[in-house]
This record gives sequence, C-alpha cells and structure tokens, in this order.
Amino acid sequence: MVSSAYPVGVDLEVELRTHGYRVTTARRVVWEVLSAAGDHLTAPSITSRVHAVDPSINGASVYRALTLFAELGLVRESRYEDASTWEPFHDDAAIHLVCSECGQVMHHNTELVPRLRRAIQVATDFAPDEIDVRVSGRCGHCPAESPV
Amino acid sequence: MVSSAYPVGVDLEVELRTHGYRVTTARRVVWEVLSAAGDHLTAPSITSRVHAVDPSINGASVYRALTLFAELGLVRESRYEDASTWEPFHDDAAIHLVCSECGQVMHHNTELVPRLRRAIQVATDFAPDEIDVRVSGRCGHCPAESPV
DNA sequence: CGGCCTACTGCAACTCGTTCGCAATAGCGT
DNA sequence: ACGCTATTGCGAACGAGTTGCAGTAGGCCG
Repeated sequence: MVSSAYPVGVDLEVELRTHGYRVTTARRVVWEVLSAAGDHLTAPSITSRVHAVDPSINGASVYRALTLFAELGLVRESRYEDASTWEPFHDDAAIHLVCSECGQVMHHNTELVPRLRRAIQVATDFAPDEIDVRVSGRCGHCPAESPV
Repeated sequence: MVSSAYPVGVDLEVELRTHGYRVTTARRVVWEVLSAAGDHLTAPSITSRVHAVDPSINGASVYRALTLFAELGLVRESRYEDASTWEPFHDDAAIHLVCSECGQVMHHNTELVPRLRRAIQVATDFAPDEIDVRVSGRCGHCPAESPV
C-alpha cells in the first residue's frame, strides 16, 4: 500500500551502467513507477502512470524499458487474466493471491514453495527453475458473494 | 502422448444437451482436438488442428466453443508465455511443469497443493479458490545446457 | 418424415495490446 | 563542447481475440 514498500534494493543507474546501457529519462520514469507501485501492474497501466509523470514518453519506449529490465532480472513478467503484468523481482517463495472481486494482488511467503521444489526434484526427472504459484479467491476486504 | 490419455470422463453431447445447448460439428471437433491432445494447447494451435479435420470451421467458432466449454467447466484456460492455453479440466492438485527447452507441459500431482491451500487459509484472510502452480525448468528429455 | 424456429455458424470488419522500422534526439566518453 | 551511437518518438503493422449480421443447420413438433 505504501510507496516503495518493496525490498527492491536495486540502484537502477548502477545496474544499467554496469551492463553498458544508458540511463535515460524513459527508463528512469518507468522504474520509478514500478517501484512506487511495488505491486503487479499491467503494461497499459504502467504506460498511463508514466504519462502522468512525463507525457512525452512514448508507449513503445515503456515496453522497451520493461523488456530490458526483465532481461537484467530487475522485474518479472507474468500473465494474469488477459494482460501481462510486471513487478519488481522477488524470489520464488512469494506466491500470488489474486482477488477475483477487486483484482488486488497480494503476496504471501510460505515455506511450502521450496518444499515443493524439492518434492519435484525427488519425484520427477524435471529440473525446476522458477516456480510461480497463483491463487485466485477472495481477499479479506471483499464481501462473500451471496449463494446462487 | 497417447490420444485420449486424459481421464476426461465427460460426454460432451450429454453435457451440452443438459444445459440446453446444441451439439454442433464445430463444438464436436473442438472437443475432439482438446481431448485427443490432453495437453495444453494454444487457441491458434487448436484452430489449426480443427482446420486439419474440417477446414470449413471458422476460427471465431473455435473461440466461441472454447469459451462455452470454459463456462460449462469442461476446460480450463490459463496463460503461458504470450498466449492463452486450454486443456481439459483437471483438479487443482495437478501442477504444471513447463520445459523451457522443448515447451512440453507435464502434469504432476502432489499432496503439497491441498496443503498449500490449508496453509493460506490458516495464515491469511484470503479465501482461496483455484490454485495454479506453474514450474518452469528442464524436462528429463532435454539435454542440460552447457555453462556459459 | 418433413417443416419450422432459432441457436449457431461463417464472414469480415474491428479492437486493442504489443512490436517494428526509421529518422531524429540525447547520453556520455573524450 | 563535440561527436558517435544507443535510444527514443512516431506511425504503421501485426496478431490474438471479439462482435454484428445474415445465412445455415440442429432438433423439437406435428
């Protein structure tokens, strides 16, 4: 809820320069929007927030910045419903609770995720890389729907 | 691998008639494709397989059939990468192992999923509905990539 | 078995998120 | 400050998915 509540701990400028990329206004603004939100944002909503800050930044550049950040491992893209969402990178153990009423996405850390990883390694010949857990349901702030 | 390896156990005609829908060629063919594959299929690939059987079936009808099946709870839609995929419905306990080499999607059942559900109920005020677990990694048939 | 009603389909145009090519612009090393 | 070139803005293009409409074909009824 609070801005920058995210344990980002990443200095964008350093990150970019280290990899030989330029620090530009577009990239800086997109990064600000992302880390201020902390949460999942769809690309279109990122674009409009970016425009609120600086309308001269083109939508295509927002996509390009997001793609670059993803390559650098600074953000993660995932698909919810009919749009892709982006959020600052956080580790696997955080699972996503998506409220089907209000659309809010919450995070929850559980020891069961690393355990799941181990279970897969033991039970199958599949070598797990990323684990993405997404739970749909109803959050505490949304009223239970009346029975049909 | 084998056709209809899926424990579908659903008679499309009955299901449709019960709900007052007509049994049409388009719906039958889409259903055949889905249950023959058993696996995750993207809408475009479903469309092309449908066309292989009957080229006169329009793409729009494929989408309409899929949407209807989803409403009836016969298939489930989920988003992988940049396209939505559809598969015959199976219960939550099955998680998805997506090989990033060959793209193959496997299922794996684990007791940890119901446990995860309980853990969420206990630890949060979120009321979980569906749980979707997706693991990316490398399947047993794909060679390990050489170190960079 | 045949005919009618209307759910469903095929078609084509449309929306909308995302990408691309290219000329202009602005980082940043010197 | 200067110049090289990575990056941007723009507009056009793309592709998945949707929609309105007129024609077609399920399937109920007589």
